[in-house]
Amino acid sequence: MYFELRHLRTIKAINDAGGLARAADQMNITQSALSHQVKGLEDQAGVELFVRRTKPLRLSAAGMRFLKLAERVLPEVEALEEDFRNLRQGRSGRLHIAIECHACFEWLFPVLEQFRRAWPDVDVDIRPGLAFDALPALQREDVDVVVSSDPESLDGIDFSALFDYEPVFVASSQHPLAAKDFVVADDFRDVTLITYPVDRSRLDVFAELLLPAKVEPRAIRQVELTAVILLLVASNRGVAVLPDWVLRDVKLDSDYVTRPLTKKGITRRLYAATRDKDTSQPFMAYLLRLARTEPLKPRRMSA
Amino acid sequence: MYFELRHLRTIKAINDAGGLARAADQMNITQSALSHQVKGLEDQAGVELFVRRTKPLRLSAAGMRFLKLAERVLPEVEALEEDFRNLRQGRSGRLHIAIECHACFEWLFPVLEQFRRAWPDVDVDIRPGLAFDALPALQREDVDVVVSSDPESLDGIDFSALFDYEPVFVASSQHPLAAKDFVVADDFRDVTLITYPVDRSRLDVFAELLLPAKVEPRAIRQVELTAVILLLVASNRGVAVLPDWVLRDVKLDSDYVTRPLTKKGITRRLYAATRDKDTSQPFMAYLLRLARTEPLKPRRMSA
DNA sequence: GCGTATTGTGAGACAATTTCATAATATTCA
DNA sequence: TGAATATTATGAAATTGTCTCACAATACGC
Repeated sequence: MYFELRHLRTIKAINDAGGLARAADQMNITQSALSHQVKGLEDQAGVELFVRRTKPLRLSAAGMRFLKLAERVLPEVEALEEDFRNLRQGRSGRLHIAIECHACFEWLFPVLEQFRRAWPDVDVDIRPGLAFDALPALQREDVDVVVSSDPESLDGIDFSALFDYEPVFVASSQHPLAAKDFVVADDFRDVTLITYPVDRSRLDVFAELLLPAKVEPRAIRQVELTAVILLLVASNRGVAVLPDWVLRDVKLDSDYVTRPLTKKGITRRLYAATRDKDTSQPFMAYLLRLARTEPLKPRRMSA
Repeated sequence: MYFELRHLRTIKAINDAGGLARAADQMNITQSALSHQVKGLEDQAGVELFVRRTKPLRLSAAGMRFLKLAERVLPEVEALEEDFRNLRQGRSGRLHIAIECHACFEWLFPVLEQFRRAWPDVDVDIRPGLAFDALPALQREDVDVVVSSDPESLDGIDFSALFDYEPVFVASSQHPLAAKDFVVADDFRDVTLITYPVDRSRLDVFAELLLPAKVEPRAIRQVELTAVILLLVASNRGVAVLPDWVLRDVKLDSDYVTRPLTKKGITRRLYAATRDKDTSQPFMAYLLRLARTEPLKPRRMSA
């Protein structure tokens, strides 16, 4: 006993058309072929699917059960076919994003919200927890975009520049270092540094400033949420280094100051890594364009 | 684009086995065959279902959607296959019953209750509303059993005798006719007759007594429920003619009497009509045996 | 890198499905 | 009822699709 969708389609067609001959017409197939097929199916099932005392033939009780299955299953199959059609035309797809830079949530959410409106059929998601092996995951097709500030030359992977940003020092206006025009590595020896709970190598302060200068802060406190970091900084419980874009929209109404790192300031560039075969996909191109421009626009103040 | 269950089975097998070669083994098929099939499927879908940068190959995002469909659909298909297996072995089936005799609900319900316990996989139902064309419906396989007291010689239809019963006259003990030892047609001229709301030809009183004698009762009142008929009779609002089995278990504690129709009484025989190909099916035979014996057993008094 | 495991490909064998022609059977209408 | 019509069934041949075999190509592990 070995059914195929063909059989479900046949049963449904015969029922809908009200007869084998008419169904054959609708399916662009010979009446003979359908007759053979039905016979084969009934042999397989070992059950009479049709009442043949009558013409045109009608479904038997067992045939009705078959029909029920067909009516449940076929629409689902057609939905997938539609899905694939959309996929081929670039209207639908998967956009699972891994972000290596922890603060990126801040600008990514609004971007994705806008993206969703333009591409409702694309399956958008942010995959947490693989900040580490994000690029291998991209190659394995576990994710589709990786946001990172460390481009590598990898086979089949494109890195598209998104925008530049400046990691800036943030402290309470009461903090001693607030008096300086800029801060340098040595300034961190006596501070409590608040960071995201990720490896040092992936924090701009360490990668760009403290590790090269071999400076260790007095204390480090790890905090998950950007808003909480800012709260702690404002109440002078420590200092932080955050991308400038994080601070743009809350700067005015809070009691902290920002200062460049080193006299000239440090500039970093953010990239989106994608598989090269996906890079030019319409919705992917749309996302990259959005991510290049949207985070730089002035945002409405948060309440 | 034209999927088959074969494709769903393949995708699932490859995913489960974790590779094309292992999947081929499990499916008792060559690895080559599977490779060809997957290629064909991907051509059809126009979408890459697998990531081929890696070995063994793994499902792509699109392939995952395919897998999801497979995991929803395949169990349903297997359930139907199981269903058909049971059907072939006579363990499951459909038992939709049409009853021409309205009062038969009374003994049929307990019978079906007992039947269900013995054949839990059989789809039991009573189909109301086709009391008229019950036998054609039986031939059309719209129903599977017809309970009737009028056997006809029909091609492909068996009539199995169930049991004999006696339509008896029922009246309040206060009713004038309660004084007689038996009632005859003429006695009905001055009574209010309570009947089920069906055509006269299908009521025993009329078919067997009043129509032949061309007697018309003074009034007729149609009531659906047997219990209500008995209530009305007991309160002397009319008289009725009901099968004797209806009265067996309530006779003692109610204020009405039963009398034979004519001096000798009238005897009728109840039949179950089935399609001959079904008659010897195990569960059908069981039902017929039950229906022959069960209604005649003394019943526990209803509260 | 080299051996091993895994997947891909082409040609031919094999199996299944379809068609064609026609028979069988039910239904309709005179 | 019987002829005309509509519908389904059947067998053989043609067609199409699937599988196997043998071997090439490619990724993985040590």
